[in-house]
Order: sequence, then structure tokens, then C-alpha cells
Amino acid sequence: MAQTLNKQQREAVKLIGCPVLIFAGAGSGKTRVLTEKIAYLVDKVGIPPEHILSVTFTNKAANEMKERILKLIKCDVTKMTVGTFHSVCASLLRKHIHMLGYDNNFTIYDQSDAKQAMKNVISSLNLDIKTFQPNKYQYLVSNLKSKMIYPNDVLLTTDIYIDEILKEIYERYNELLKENNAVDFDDLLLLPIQLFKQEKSLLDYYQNKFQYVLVDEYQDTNKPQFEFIYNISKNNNEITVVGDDDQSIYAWRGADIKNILNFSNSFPNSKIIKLEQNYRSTKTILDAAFHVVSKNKNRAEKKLWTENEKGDPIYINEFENENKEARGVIDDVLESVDKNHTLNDMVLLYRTNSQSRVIEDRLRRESVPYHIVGGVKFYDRKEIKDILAYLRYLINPKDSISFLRIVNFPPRGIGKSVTEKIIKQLNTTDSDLEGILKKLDNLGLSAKQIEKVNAFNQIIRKLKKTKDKTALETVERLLEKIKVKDYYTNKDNPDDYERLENIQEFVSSVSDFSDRNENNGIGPFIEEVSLLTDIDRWNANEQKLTLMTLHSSKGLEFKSVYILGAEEGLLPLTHNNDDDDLEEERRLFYVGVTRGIKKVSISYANTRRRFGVSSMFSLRSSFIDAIPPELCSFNSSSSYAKQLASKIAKPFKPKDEFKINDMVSHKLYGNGKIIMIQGIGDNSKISIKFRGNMIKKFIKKYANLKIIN
DNA sequence: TTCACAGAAGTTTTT
DNA sequence: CTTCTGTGAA
Repeated sequence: MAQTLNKQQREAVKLIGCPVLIFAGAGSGKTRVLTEKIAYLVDKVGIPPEHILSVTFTNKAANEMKERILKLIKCDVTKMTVGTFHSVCASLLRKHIHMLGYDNNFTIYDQSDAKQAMKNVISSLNLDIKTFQPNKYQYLVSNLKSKMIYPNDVLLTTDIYIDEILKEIYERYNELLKENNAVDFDDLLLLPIQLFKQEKSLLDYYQNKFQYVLVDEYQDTNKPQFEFIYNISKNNNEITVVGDDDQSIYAWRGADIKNILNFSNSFPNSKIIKLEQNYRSTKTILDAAFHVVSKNKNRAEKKLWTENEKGDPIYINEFENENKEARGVIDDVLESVDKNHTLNDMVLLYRTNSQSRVIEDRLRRESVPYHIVGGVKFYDRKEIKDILAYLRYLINPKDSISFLRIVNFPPRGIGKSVTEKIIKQLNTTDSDLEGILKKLDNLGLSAKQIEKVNAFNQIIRKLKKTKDKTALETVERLLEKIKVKDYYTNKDNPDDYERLENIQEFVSSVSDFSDRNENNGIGPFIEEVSLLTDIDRWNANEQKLTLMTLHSSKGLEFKSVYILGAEEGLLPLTHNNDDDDLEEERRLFYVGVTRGIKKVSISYANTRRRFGVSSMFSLRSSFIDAIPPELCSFNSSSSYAKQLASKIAKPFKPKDEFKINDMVSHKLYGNGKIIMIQGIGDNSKISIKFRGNMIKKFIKKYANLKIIN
């Protein structure tokens, strides 16, 4: 990174008084420009921090931005509003959503909650769940919302045709959410716009509050996001957006490339600045990436350049199958670690989350520490969602989705017949969930059933007393009350052990939250958790190898980048032969390649298992063929296989560092002695005798045992 | 009501 | 190959 700003960067920083669009290519220092601009606005122009709104793509980026501003100038960054669209909108709604008939303690539904809600809607409309798949309808509704098409807009011109049934489902879904005092991710963006429309004074307030607006990754904004910032800044005209049409990779979730391409029309008298000097990558990497993306018809003409060296060629590696690919790539990673790289210099990128499995298996065998971004997210795990559901229900007693999740978990004898009666009452009368649970008499329940529901009510009532304590206290009390640890300990399912560990990790994250924040009740905790993305939990400084999807890698950089599975049908991933889709895949590939600083390796496998069984032959990606061969170094399968043969000749032997009679320590149970080992490798089962002759059996890879002397 | 088992279905990408 | 769903027995 250059020490001083170049001419265009400087211009972008200092240009105020009109809307500014910065076309910033990969690695051109756009985040730096945004940061410097904010510092300039505060320090030189004299705009108070509280009048600045800066929107980033992830919470992580927001935090980094704040830190970087602090390094440049002295100011109170906490007064500044820096965050993602979703988090900014959420905190706005916390203050004003009552104007729309919700309570300010509303719950934010993530997509699995939304799916559950959709499922309830479809069955309450007596529709066949097989024909009207909740998944599909949730997707359809979300798509409509992200285009700001409402139930009453029966449009034949859009690509989604709203028929009567979709309309009814859509309407009923919205009603259900409102009855639950809940919003989904789309509502988070839509409701503020509705508020602005409805309450003119509120719009005035925010126009006045946010005198200067900055937006990062502008190419990936959708219609509601555009409306949001447009409303706020249309009078002041003090707005700076940064984006790169070549890196637009979220059209599938409603991001509208027109937002960036038509910026000048939306904001009159705007100026455009182009940042075309790349400070990140080698000439070779840039050249290769350009040759791929320039195949796109739909793109603004531009070319990045760099003063950096030519550097290594692009390494193209062919493998027989996905297992050998994983092995080959990891061998290369380990070799680099021996030379001049550390594990966190490198990243493994792939198109679909499911590709991580084979890689993980290999990494575990080699005992390489790694971290996966995405996939099954931590807060999406069943055991964590259950606990969160309790917390959410404590805050928002109208939340029927959370209620249904916890009313019989851990099992307390409240079954389908009871919950169905409650839900029916909810759907057919005006009373809300809270009211129904207060008087159970007229539900037609047996005395025993009433007793059980009251036992549940009792637990909730007791927990409510700690509601205003710190999140940590509430969670600890909760775990104690519902005896969830006992529930998982007493069953003999090997997965349950991992569940316990996750709960433990959850508790430490709550504890961490309580330490970190002054305002540390369960409300703020849930708010943070529901808007946290996986990348926010990722620590780039840890000595671990990072694995993530190409999508997640946007905005990051690594000394060495591996792109796996570059095969036709996988990257590009094609479901139909739409040109627009192919162009987006190409941009995705472009994003991946341009993450690299020094070295980019691309690999593909000749056969790849999908759905576990069927092995199919695959062709190498056309994206590879778009890179001029003189920029590449090819490793064909056969020669690579030979190289490998000499290296891999020594048979792989699992590292079983545990022996019978070893003393080991365990996070939960303390110290104990190994009395039995069944099987070998990571999946072996280890029996340990702890204090008081308590014997527990663990799966090695999950147990996290440490040898003690 | 709960648990266990069998069968079916499913993979883009994420706030 | 996994994860979810539905069915039947205790």
C-alpha cells in the first residue's frame, strides 16, 4: 500500500459538495480512500462525527474502519454511525418501529426462522406442503421484497408472476410476522423506507442527522438499500459511493447493478472518479484476472494497472479427483509454510460450501489448524438456536416461532396436540400468544396438559426476573433451569458431546460480550448475534488456514490464494444457460483471483463426487482457458501424480498420540485417565475415567483432550 | 408423547 | 453422503 495517496485518491477524498461515485477496481485502495475521506470530513471540513453515516458490507469492515479512523484523527468514533445496512436499519427501527404498529422489542428472524414461519403459514392455509414448498415460497417472497414488490402489486411483467396463491401466502406471511412482533432481513430494509414515507418529520430528522453519507461495495446494493440512502441524502447531496461493477456478485439476492451504473441519473451533478492503480497484486495476477473478466459484455470499460513486479505465474493444477485435489493443495500449503509463508497468509476458496468437506477431512488428518468461514454457521446450530429462542422469547413473548421451538425442549411432555390447539387459538382469535398462555381453560386441554404448560410458564416467569441482568447471568440461569446439559449428557449419542462443547463455547461468547459492552443485557446481545455474519467471527491473525467461499472473500486479500474446483458446471456453476448468470460467475472468479497478492493457484479435478455416490467427469473451467497460457504454469495430472508418488510413498499413518493409562485433561470434566481406545485416528472413541470413577466416552476429534504429565 | 428407524430429498452463493 | 421427515411401536 502506498504511503501517500495518489492523485485520483486525493481527489476522491477532497471532493465534497456534490454526489461522488468512485469506480474503484480491486486493490485500488478504496477502503483507504473512504477512511481518509471520513477523517478529512471530520478533521478538515469540520463535520461533527454524529453527522456521518458510513455503510459497509460486513460488521467486521465497519469495526476496522472505525479503528483506522482513530489512527488518523482524534475523534469520538462511537458517535459516528458505521455499520451494515442491516445493522443501521435495525437500530433505527429499535427507536421508531412503534410508529408502524410493532413493539420496539421486536425479534429479527433469520432465514431458518423465516422458513419456519413460512411453513406455518402454508399449513395454516391448508395447502399441501409438498406442492407449496416452504423453501421455495420463502425464496419467492424474499425476492419480491428485495425488489420492493408488495402483495398487491400483481405484476405480469416481472420475472416472478404473483398469482392468487402466492399473493395470499405473501400477505399471510407478513401478517404472521407482525403478529409475532418480528421482522425478517428484508423487512429490516423495507420498514425504514415505509417509516420515512409515513412520518415526514422522521425523514427530516435523519436527513439532518446524516449530513454526509458514504457507501462501500455500492455495486452490491439492492433496491431497498438504494431507496434508504437516496431518501436520506437526496436533499443534502453529500454522498460518496464506492464500487466496482466487475465485483458485483450478489445479483441473485436482488443486488441491482443499475444502482451504480445509473448513479448520475439518480444524483444530479455528480462527479465520477476512477481509481485504476492496483497496489495489491502482481502484474501477472492482474493480467490473468483481466483476461477473464473482460469477456463480459456487460461491463464498464476500464483496465487496472500496477507498478508491482511480474511475479510468479498462475499455477494451474489438474487432479484425478476431489480427494487428490485436496491432498495436493494442502501439500502445497504445507510446503509454502516451510518456506516463506505462514498459515494465515493463505486462503482456500471454492464455489460451494459443500466442497469444504473433503478439504477438512484432509486437514484434520494432517493436523493442520484451520478455520471455515460460512457453511453451518455457529449460531445456526440446533443447540445454540434453542438457547437463543429462550432468550428471544423472554424479550418478545409474542414470538410464536421461538415459543414452538422451546415449549417442549428439553422434552417436558408437551406434544403436538397441545401446540396445535394453541396455534389454532392464535389464528382464529384476536388474542396474542401471551394472552392465550395466561388462560388455558378454554383450549380444551386435559388437566395434565394444563399442568405441563403451566410448568413451562413457571420456568419462563422465573427467568424473566433475570431479564434485566447481564446476558451472561441470564444465560447461566437459563441453562441451570432447563437442565439442557443434563439432557445432552445423559443420552449416549456421540453428537451430543459436540453439542455440549458448542454450548460451552456459546457461554464464553456471551461472557465475552458481557465484558466487551457496557450495555450488556440479553437485548443487545441478541441484536448483535442476529446480525453477525460468519466472517465477523473470523480472526485473520490466528495461525490457521482459512477456508471460505468465493463470495465471502470479497474485500479481503491474501499473500497466496488457492481456488479449488475450477470445473465447468461448478465454477462456473450453471443451472440454466443464462448469459447474465455466466457473467456473474465470471465476476466471482475475478473476485477470487484478485484477492491474491503474490501467488494464485487454480486447481480442478477430472472426476468429482456429488451427492456422495455418482462420480461424474468434469471439464476444466472455461475461465482457466481465458487466461493466456504464457501467464500460467501447468501441472498436468500425470506428471503431478508422479511427483506425488515419490512423496506420498510413505503410507499415511494416523497420529494417535494417546495411549491407555495416559493422564489427560478435559475442558468440562477436568483430569482423567484413559482406560480404553476403540478404533484409530480422529474418529476413535476414547473412554476416560474421571474423578469419582465417572467414566465418559468421547470421539477423539471432538473431545479436545490434552495430555498432562 | 417419545424415540428409533427407514425412506426421501437435496447443494449455489448470504444479510 | 448427509439431513430432514414421516411412520410406527413402546
